Amino acid sequence: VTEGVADGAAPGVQDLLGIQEAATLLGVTMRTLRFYEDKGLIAPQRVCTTRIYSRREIGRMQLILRGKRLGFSIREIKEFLDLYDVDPEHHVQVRTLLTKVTERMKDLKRQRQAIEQTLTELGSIQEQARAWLQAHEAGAEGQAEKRA
Amino acid sequence: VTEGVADGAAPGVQDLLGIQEAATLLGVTMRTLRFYEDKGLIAPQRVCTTRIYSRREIGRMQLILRGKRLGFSIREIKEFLDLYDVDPEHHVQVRTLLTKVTERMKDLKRQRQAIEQTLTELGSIQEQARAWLQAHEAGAEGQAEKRA
DNA sequence: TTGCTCCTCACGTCACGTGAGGTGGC
DNA sequence: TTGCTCCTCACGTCACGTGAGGTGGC
Repeated sequence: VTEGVADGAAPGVQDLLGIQEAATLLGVTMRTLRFYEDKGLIAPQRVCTTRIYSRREIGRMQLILRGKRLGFSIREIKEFLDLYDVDPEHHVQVRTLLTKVTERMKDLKRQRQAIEQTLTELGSIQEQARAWLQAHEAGAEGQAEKRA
Repeated sequence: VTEGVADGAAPGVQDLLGIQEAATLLGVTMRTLRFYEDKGLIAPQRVCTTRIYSRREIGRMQLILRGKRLGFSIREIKEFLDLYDVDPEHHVQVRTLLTKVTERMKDLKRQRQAIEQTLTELGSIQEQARAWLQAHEAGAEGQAEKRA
């Protein structure tokens, strides 16, 4: 506590987290954090081989997870995050975001349409199966009644 | 034409198709046919190493493709097709089908719900991005006007 | 010999899960 | 020595796509 700064993973002081803590905080597994690092989305500092997650990494991770929830691939998310550094005014970034979001919405509307259609088809299969069972179980009951 | 029966891939005579023809007829690639065979869904006859597809295989493939369109995994489809041979009365098969179909419909309704939510979220992001751009482009235009 | 169809591996895709096997400091 | 956390490979998942490299019959 005397030196205070480079004192390792003192939680709360500098918000420096180990991989376990970061994973718990973010609601993901350690494997996920290592995977995103491998893909170049985050770059936590290292103390020897051990990863240290600062507030910057946690913030990026929250953005990444939001992107994932919205259905973007990690490649797309990486491209978007990379724009942040190259584009300090964020004009290009926001315009790109708008394009991607609009595309994604189109895609989702198409998916929704496909789901509606599949549900209709499944519904009729369901009814046919029920009718078939009714017919054949009625037959079986008839036979059971005869035997009784 | 004299012998007529085991005369190889004579199309139309016995509906015996080569892999290329079968693939074209079914609208899939040859790789797909080989893949389903590897997974035990179909078992075309062989003439030496060459695969021969009869009407039975084509019929099975059409069922398989229907199952796929409805969103079932090939494992599930295989389980269902295997019931056909073990269950000559098809009671178990139809009952299993009904269960699976109902499950799948629940799943799709959940997915549809998730899509609705994502669309809402994306919509608000879209609006925020548009507002941001309007504000910043108005600023840029203002500067352009000053310069002009 | 060239060209065509068919074949069998086997790696690549996507986002991780899941061991296996090893290390540093209490 | 045992137990804990962290590490790095690397295979497995799912349904194929896509070469690579080879074969038989016209």
